[in-house]
Amino acid sequence: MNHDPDWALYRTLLAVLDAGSLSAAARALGTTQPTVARHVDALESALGADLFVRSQRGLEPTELAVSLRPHARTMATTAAALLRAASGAQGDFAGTVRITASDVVGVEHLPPILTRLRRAHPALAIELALSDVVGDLLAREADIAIRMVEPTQGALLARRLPPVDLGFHAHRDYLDRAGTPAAIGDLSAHDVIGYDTETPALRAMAARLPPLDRRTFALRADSNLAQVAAIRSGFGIGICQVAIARRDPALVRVLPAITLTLPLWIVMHEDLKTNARCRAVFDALVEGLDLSEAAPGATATC
Amino acid sequence: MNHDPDWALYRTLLAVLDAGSLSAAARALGTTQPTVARHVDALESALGADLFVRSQRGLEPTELAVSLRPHARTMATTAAALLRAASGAQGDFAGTVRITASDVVGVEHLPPILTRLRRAHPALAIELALSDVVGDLLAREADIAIRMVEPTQGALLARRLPPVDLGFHAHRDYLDRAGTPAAIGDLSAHDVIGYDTETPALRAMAARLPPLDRRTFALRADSNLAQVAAIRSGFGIGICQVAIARRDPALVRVLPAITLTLPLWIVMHEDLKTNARCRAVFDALVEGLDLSEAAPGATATC
DNA sequence: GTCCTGCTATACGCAAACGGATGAACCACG
DNA sequence: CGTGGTTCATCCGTTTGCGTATAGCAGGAC
Repeated sequence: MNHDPDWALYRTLLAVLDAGSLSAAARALGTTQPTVARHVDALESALGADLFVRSQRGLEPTELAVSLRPHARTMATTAAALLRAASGAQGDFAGTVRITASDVVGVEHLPPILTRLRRAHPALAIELALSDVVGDLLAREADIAIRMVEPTQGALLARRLPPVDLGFHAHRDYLDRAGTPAAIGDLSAHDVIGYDTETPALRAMAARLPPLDRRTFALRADSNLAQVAAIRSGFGIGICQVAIARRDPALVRVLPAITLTLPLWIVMHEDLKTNARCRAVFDALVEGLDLSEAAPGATATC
Repeated sequence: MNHDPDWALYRTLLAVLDAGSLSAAARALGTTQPTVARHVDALESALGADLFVRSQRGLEPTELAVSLRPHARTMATTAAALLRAASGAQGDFAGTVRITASDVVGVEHLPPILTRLRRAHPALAIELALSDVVGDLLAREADIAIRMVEPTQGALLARRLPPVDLGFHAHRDYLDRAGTPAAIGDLSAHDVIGYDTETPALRAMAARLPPLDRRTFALRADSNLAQVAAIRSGFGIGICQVAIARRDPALVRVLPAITLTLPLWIVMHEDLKTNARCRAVFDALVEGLDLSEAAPGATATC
């Protein structure tokens, strides 16, 4: 009736691809090398094609095996999400919730929120996956995503928060040394901290600030966190969130007339709506994240 | 080392949820009822919670089982995608490619393109999933998606095509009977065909056309296909793609000054970039789909 | 009322899959 | 150039898990 390969074979395939050898995969899976070899053989005969070229030191994956890898990985992340969803009794707050966010948000804004959350629900565990890539798919790579772009995919429960305000900032020491620019054109005489590679969001920003070009940057860093750190250490003038800069009295906003605004969304898969602890984390994030210029810096207390 | 449940158990779980009974699931899986019962028992003890309440006529899924169902389904669609990717030798065009698109596109535009494609690659099989839901996740539910919204998720290979132009149309017979509106305000005296429930795209459209309100519609249909059919049969005035209407000499464009434009995107998961036949279908779609007003109706020939 | 059809639960024999052990090939290192 | 540490392949005894068969129960048709 149904001659599809056993899903366990896919799991073994992924383990072998990740580990690089049958033996290492066996160790990772908690099984033995003959079993892993059998699984690979079974999958190869089921697919009618070779997956690895064997050699005595590890095996080299075929082009086919490489092309199957992302699918197998998706299955693995989904299986992990299923387990997270199942762990802990339903309606209880025991278990793990996985959040993905940008590094700045994860480092600067989330800790106090998560601390409060943990205090309210001592059995709740949090996994943080910080990345500036737009969370890849939400395909169960995380339970909840914090994003700076509006989600378009269906089947997502999205909540819009007050947008994030960004502005130019510098350390007081730097301004004492190099002076304070009065207009955006003055920036060419300053040490400007900017991005390295471009992302869509940045390109939109750059379009609104013509004089800012990648080549004029004195320091280029992809990591927004590194940019904030550079601003804090007095390297020069850079863009960072107003809500973050306001916490540090040594940081001064320059060119205050220029404010960039990014949307802020909290996104969760619709399927998790009924999951009590995902819901609790979602609600806590919605309540705790206000990165707009008007925010009283509530996230900084605690 | 690794005490996660065997992935095969998830597959069985999904089968039981879908089938409604152990026996039916066993038939669907090509196995036997005791085996399915064993799998369910094993998963229940692994999760430490009940998944079904047993009774003599079928079993009723627990709330927990229901909450796990979408995850299991994602695993199943991923497994299917993996199998599609593996079927047929790499670099060959044998195998299946699954496309999702709106019903109108699937019915009106795709057939000739797919016909050409099939002629060029006789071993290529196509699966069409027509739905107006925005393809849910692209999480391997389909290999290629044709969309009217800009994709924001990363890890997607997206190609923008000339946008789709929409305009008001009616059958010549209807206009002979009811007259031709000269301005948009005249529509209130006509039989207007419109949508039933609102979607984000429609809401944006409605914002630009104030006099059009859901309640003034003489015929409300969610299916765009049904709307086109209603226009063709002379029911009244409705919105449809200019490229479609132009093929039928009996259809007349009314209020030609009003053109609505939707973006058109072809989206594929990045992982499939190296897959020869997905690539071939992707390229054929990019080349064959031009639904803009300027299109010479090329998709209509053949 | 009885029969029939579906379902689940249980018992039992067997085959498939597993784990452990061994051997051969290969690399790094001394 | 030998030695220790990898790796994969193979063999074999054991066990897990499968399928067949059967019992028991609920509900619908007649």
